[in-house]
Amino acid sequence: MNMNKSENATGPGGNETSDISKARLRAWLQILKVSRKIEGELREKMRVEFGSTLPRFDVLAALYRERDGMRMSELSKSLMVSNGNVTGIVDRLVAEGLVVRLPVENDRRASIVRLTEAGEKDFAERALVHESWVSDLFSDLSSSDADALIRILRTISHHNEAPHHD
Amino acid sequence: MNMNKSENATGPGGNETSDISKARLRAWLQILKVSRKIEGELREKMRVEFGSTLPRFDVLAALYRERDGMRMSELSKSLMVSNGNVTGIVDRLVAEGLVVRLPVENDRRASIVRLTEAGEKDFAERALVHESWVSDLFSDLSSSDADALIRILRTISHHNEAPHHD
DNA sequence: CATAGATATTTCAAACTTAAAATATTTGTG
DNA sequence: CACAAATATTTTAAGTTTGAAATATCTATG
Repeated sequence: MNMNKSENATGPGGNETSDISKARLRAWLQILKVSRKIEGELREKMRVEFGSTLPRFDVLAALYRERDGMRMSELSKSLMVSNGNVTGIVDRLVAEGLVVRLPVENDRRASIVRLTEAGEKDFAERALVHESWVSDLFSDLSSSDADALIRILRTISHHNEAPHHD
Repeated sequence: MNMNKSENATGPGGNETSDISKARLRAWLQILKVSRKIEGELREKMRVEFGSTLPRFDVLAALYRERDGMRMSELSKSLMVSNGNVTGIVDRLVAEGLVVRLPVENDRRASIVRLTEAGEKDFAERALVHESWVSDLFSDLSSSDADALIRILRTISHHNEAPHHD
């Protein structure tokens, strides 16, 4: 818990919080508000237009970037969700014929998940429409504000980066 | 789907997307990344330190702002989640003794949810700790960047405000 | 006053999500 | 080689979330 003198000028014995702390809380609540609203809109569109869901789209997107496929654990790390979560979503994508599970040479514990041809084709089409949805939802965001937003958010996510083990 | 000439200078017949559209998509992905990461950290802390969850904290926070209590539908609108969702979370908070459901005069369909004394006390304590967690997670966020972030996010959420019915 | 439509909430089924336990397999160490 | 520790994944239980259907109640209109 950050208690620098410079950042916390609360009176002796008081338990108020500093101005900067409150500003950060407001910033967080605003991030939460926007991401909930946008996610809700996109979920609805995914459901109505594609008969699909955001989590499945996210998995397809990750696999589209890695055409040779990814391990379950790589997917889970890339999407920042639990292992067990990925298992269920991949199960459904397999049932839909959009991805396949392939065995890994020399490691029978692991498996590689890869887009099928249908999955690749479906995702390519959906990705364009998805981008247009996002652009419309963010149509008030100018180019310079987009850059500023990305820069600021990066400073936050870098701070909270998982520490690497060397 | 926004297809202004000025914003989309893709060649004839091409289905590429504009630069501004891509910038907005990147911005959205970055928002998503940060909010997932922060939410994960806060969920973990809530679980370990308070033996509770974020959705419950959110309900308590809304009720703490409205000491006279809120209807289920008001809670649901305020938190931007479905009615059925609120039912379940309030059920658990009732079981924990932190909130109560009260009947509404002249409307037997509705009910008011209110913090109990224990709920008020618990939330007041937790809110301070919660704010310090957020401040720490956002410790790289300067005051001016916090202001810029809030301003930019507000333009986005205002655009996507639910249109009112007059 | 009857009753059709509107409103408030709950119930339900399906999907998503997590954390922890269980399984299966591989790797490193004596 | 034996086998303990590490790794990859799945399973499980509990909670969250949605959208739609079901209930219960209220309101307005004839």
